[in-house]
Amino acid sequence: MVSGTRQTAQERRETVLRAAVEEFARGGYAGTSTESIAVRADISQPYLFRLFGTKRDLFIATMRLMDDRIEAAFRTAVGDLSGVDAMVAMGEAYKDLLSERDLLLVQLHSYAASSDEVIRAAAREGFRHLWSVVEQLTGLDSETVRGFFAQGMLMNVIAAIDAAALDESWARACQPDAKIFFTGPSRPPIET
Amino acid sequence: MVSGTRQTAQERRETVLRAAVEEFARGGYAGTSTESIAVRADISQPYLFRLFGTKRDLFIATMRLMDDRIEAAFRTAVGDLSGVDAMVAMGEAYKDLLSERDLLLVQLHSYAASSDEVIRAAAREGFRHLWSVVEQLTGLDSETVRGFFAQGMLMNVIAAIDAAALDESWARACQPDAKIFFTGPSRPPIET
DNA sequence: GCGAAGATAGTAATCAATCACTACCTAGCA
DNA sequence: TGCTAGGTAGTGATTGATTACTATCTTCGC
Repeated sequence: MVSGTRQTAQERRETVLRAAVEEFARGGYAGTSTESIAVRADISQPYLFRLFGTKRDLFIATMRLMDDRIEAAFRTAVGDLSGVDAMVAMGEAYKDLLSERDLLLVQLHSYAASSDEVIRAAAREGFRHLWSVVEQLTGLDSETVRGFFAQGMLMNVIAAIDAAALDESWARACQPDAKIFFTGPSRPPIET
Repeated sequence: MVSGTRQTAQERRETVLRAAVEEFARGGYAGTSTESIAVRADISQPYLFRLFGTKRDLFIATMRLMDDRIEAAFRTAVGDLSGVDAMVAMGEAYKDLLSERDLLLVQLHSYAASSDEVIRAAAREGFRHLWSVVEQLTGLDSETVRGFFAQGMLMNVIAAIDAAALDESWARACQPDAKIFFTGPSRPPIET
């Protein structure tokens, strides 16, 4: 390493986490080597272990970062809106995250890696937390919240198979525009 | 291997595929060893390669099996229904697939492994096909079909983190009962 | 009906590459 | 000088894949 690039351990951890998001987004938990993350973060692979202990701990830390960023995107988008307006705003925000594809992919991979019980516990916790955030920010009923999350999970899949790159009817129908995120069979009165 | 257990190559391929569904459902593409599949199928690991060529080809064959089974479940459930009734029936069918958790997990893992472009092509193809099946069987508009798939993707995640095993409000709200699968903001007239 | 010829089902042994992880050493800043 | 940021060197285990081989079934001329 070139002299003068020393960072504090905390700074370096953040650098590594940014690299981890990109790498894990591609390969998932099992399909990503710690080596590739270290290379991207421009440190030696053993130092990565000094900073995060195990690959699993690094993955979980990456999941936490992803959750935090999504929650922040939601809160920013909502502002002081509530109810349906808040949910529409969050839907827009999540749609915008498609441009930050890696976040959605990390989320998908966190579910995929949930046969590991420690990862599963973290994935459940993240889901529970985001659920409560959406519930609190919108104040809507649970079926509507569920519809919101369902659309979100579909977006994750869209990101994974990169349906946005296709020009086919089903792929176009999958891209949500505007308030599509707000669905639900027994939804509250919606005025148009 | 004990004498007398010889199968035809075709039979053996099916045996291996059944084993592959179980193993890939747990570990995903990168997280599953061909050895573990061979052990479960009760054959040597090299013979697995003789039968399927590469691990990737085996994975794609497993995806195809999963797609076929889901399509069959849909068609069986629909019978000669159509429209909303057909979609509700398919929602029930997909919900029932939760008891056959492996199928949903294989689907999730097929999306997760889509950074491999060959797998991605197969995943897109499977999605496209299922989409057209649902469109044809129900005759409903694309936004409603999308809502159906969104709920399906959520179910995949539910299966992955095993939310059904939890007794918490968000987890309960995630479990669909009955016609929840039929959603959509601009849905056709629904008579109750 | 039988025996050779060939096809088919299957294995044991092994390979190079890659993996997560460790033990130990060094350089730079206060 | 001492503490922390970092690197070097190396480990055992596992991976997907190949090679070279054995065992069993089937077919067909005689």
